[in-house]
Amino acid sequence: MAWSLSEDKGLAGWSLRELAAGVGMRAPSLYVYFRAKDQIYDAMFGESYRQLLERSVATPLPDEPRSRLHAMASMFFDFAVENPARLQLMFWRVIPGFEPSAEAYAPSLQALTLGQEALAGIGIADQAAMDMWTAVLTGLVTQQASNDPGGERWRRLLDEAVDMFAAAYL
Amino acid sequence: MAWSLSEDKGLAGWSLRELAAGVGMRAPSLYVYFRAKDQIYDAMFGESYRQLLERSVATPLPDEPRSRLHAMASMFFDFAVENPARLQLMFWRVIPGFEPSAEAYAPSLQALTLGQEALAGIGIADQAAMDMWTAVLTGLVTQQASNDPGGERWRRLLDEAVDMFAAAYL
DNA sequence: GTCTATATTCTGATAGAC
DNA sequence: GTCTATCAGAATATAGAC
Repeated sequence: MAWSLSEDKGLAGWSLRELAAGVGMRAPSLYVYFRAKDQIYDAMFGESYRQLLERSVATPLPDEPRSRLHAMASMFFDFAVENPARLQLMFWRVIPGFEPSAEAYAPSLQALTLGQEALAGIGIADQAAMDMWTAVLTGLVTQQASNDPGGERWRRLLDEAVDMFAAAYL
Repeated sequence: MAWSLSEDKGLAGWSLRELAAGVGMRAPSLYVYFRAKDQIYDAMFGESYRQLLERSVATPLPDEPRSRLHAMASMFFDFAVENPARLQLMFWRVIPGFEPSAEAYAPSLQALTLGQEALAGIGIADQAAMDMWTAVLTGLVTQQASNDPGGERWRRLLDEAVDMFAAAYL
């Protein structure tokens, strides 16, 4: 429900009253489950990276290097663009003062490690190349979400971007 | 002053009272200059793109294609990363419900056009290539601002990224 | 566990004196 | 143009009945 509100009104655009109403409760009842609003963001943050992790392990990784890059890129792009509020929470720093707890942060490290291993398996192992990879994907995602939300303008460039990266780093 | 508050506390992290205090006033006095808070964001939005425009025209454009790309990339990256709050306002959609007015939007279109002309001058004229260019730059900027604020981790990859792009599109 | 009622504080915005 | 005073409502959060 917090997600559906965030999609409609932005990540910071809803109150505890609205959230409670959405689940058929009143605001004070939420405090049985969360000590404060930040803890709700924290739970959402953790859940987001657990979803990414889940999606990552569910995505078959081809052995052929270029194919693997395409598969990883598609998985990540579609996941990231799927939910703009989640994108803001995961990859931008949008909620003033919110810092994820160590517990919520853990799955994000796992997801990162998993991605790095997948790249290492096709010979992309140095930090710079990996950072370039994340930058290219993040750029396409950011442009898509910011300048053509719901569209395909940058989605269509994904394969081309992967080929460009592959030509330089594979 | 709105800028300095935004840098400290986030774009949405300050109130009219705080802003007024910062300029040695009380909150109601602001309404002489702005009809509402959104109009302050609007002014900031317009100012940001006017700054980018100003920076763009002040940056000499080499004729040699690859050099031109490097010059454009450095200018844009440094400008974008310089002020995280400005980055959020200009390139992400972070303030719930805020839409720039036509007047504030105008300089952003000018800046875009200027960049497109600079690319067209070295033979990069089709939409897809231009979109790829903005995506690559945006990605580096976003990663730098989000994951290594104040650092140089993605700034160091800028030349490499430009070369990668040049190899594919020049 | 959920509620009503409420505390407290903050918000953007307005009225009207000077 | 700037102020004091204030509105109306929002926010998060707590107390305590049931």
